[in-house]
Amino acid sequence: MKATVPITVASLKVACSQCNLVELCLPFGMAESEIDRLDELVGARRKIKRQQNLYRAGDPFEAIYAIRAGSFKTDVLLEDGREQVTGFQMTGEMLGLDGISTETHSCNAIALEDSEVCVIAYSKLEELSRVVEGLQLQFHKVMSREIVRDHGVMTLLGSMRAEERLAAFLLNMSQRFTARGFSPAEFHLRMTREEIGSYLGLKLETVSRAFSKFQDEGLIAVQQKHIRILDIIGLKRLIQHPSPRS
Amino acid sequence: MKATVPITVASLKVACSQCNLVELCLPFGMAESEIDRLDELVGARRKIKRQQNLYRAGDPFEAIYAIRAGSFKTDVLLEDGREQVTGFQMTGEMLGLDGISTETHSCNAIALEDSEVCVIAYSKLEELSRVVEGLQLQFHKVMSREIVRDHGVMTLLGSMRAEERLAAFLLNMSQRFTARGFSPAEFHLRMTREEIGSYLGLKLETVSRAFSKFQDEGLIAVQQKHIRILDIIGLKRLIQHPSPRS
DNA sequence: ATGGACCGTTGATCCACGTCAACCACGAAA
DNA sequence: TTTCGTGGTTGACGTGGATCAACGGTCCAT
Repeated sequence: MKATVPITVASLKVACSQCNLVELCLPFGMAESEIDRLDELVGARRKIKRQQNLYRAGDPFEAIYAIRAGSFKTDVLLEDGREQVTGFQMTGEMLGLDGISTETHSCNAIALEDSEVCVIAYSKLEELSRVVEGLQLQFHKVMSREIVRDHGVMTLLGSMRAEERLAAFLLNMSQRFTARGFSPAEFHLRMTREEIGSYLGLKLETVSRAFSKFQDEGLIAVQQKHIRILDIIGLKRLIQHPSPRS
Repeated sequence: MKATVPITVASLKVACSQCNLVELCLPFGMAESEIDRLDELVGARRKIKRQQNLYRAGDPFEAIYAIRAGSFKTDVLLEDGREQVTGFQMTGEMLGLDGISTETHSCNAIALEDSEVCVIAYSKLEELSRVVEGLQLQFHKVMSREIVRDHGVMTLLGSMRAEERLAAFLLNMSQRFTARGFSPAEFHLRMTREEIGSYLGLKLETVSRAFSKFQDEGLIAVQQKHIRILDIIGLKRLIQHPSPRS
């Protein structure tokens, strides 16, 4: 994921209409005339270095963020120190929606690599989406999509076994890389085995073993964080044909 | 949960401003003058008998629903027949938000008892929330709250053990009954052990054993679906002091 | 290059929960 | 009343993944 854009004066001038992520991001599906009106929406860009927080649980909620470059994880810390990764986000995806309900962020957003986000003041978003119908609809769709995604994760955590979970994870990553113009079969994971494990409700050793097993079976080739999918059909078969459970 | 309302002419006339669920439902937090304007929003009420679907995965999305009486579960069916319950909903809570993103419902909503919902045409909601600021904000908060809730479930499924999960579930139910004016300590579950298990990512036998264990330890008294919480502190301690994992 | 911090892999062992099976309790229908 | 079906409980046993532990690779900073 080296989707950085050459830094020119044009790209520094914040403008959704000029951004190459329109088909992935908030403006997706909006009319051109409507997208032009978004240019006042993105107040600024913000760079976040690897391992740094975009926001933390407890921070007052003021803005949502669209990922312009890089990638993030979101997680929740339990009182006793346990961590649950609730999602991995890539370019064009939105962060911060959790904060609307209580006007306080309820999770942490941490950059997995040096990244950049577009800052969208929530008050401005509300205001503008009262006038621009397409924006209102798109924003609602973005939130709804997040709910549907979460249900998918609940299904994964609640009813799949370790290898099915990892297969589902890899297929999901592949599909999202593809949507961003990268290879469906070869990509670089930005998160550690431990983070994958936390997301999938598994220990890092189990994740590692499942990677090795997939490799032995010729489904993928693993070299640290670099993944090559050799048999996508085989991976899909894994999640449809359950080894029995639930 | 016998929260049925006497059927009078007044209650049949659909009116959020007259509804005793305002503090739980969509209008929560809106100004009185704003709430009056909602009366055009709720087109109709709809009664759903126990075990019947309010909507099914794949149905075209047209409306969201506010539960006026009764309770529901939502679930997702995997190709291979496995079921994952994604939530239990009580009076004042909203159903159908999953449908916005693809204009098609992505889960099933099934009544756990004879129930009644207010039907809110989505097109009308969009229209009205462009004019009534409080409605826009409230609707966004409702969606955001759902996202936060889902993160909570992911945490539960991803990093808690069986007894912690059940304790968290009971405390959550207690808290929601309390918010509805029922006893915090004594309530009637409307779902089966199997549905609880599906929601918590456990088998029904495990749920049953955990109930029995809690009873042996004097934390609760169980009689089928009737639950009495005897030691709420003890239950809370269970989820804070983890038996080690993750 | 060299030491050290991470990160990942792999093996041996353990145990929480799933599986299988028998039985019981309750409510609805006959 | 009896019967039947569904839902709940409990026991015996098996296993998937956690735990504990050792070791190897990679990337820094020096």
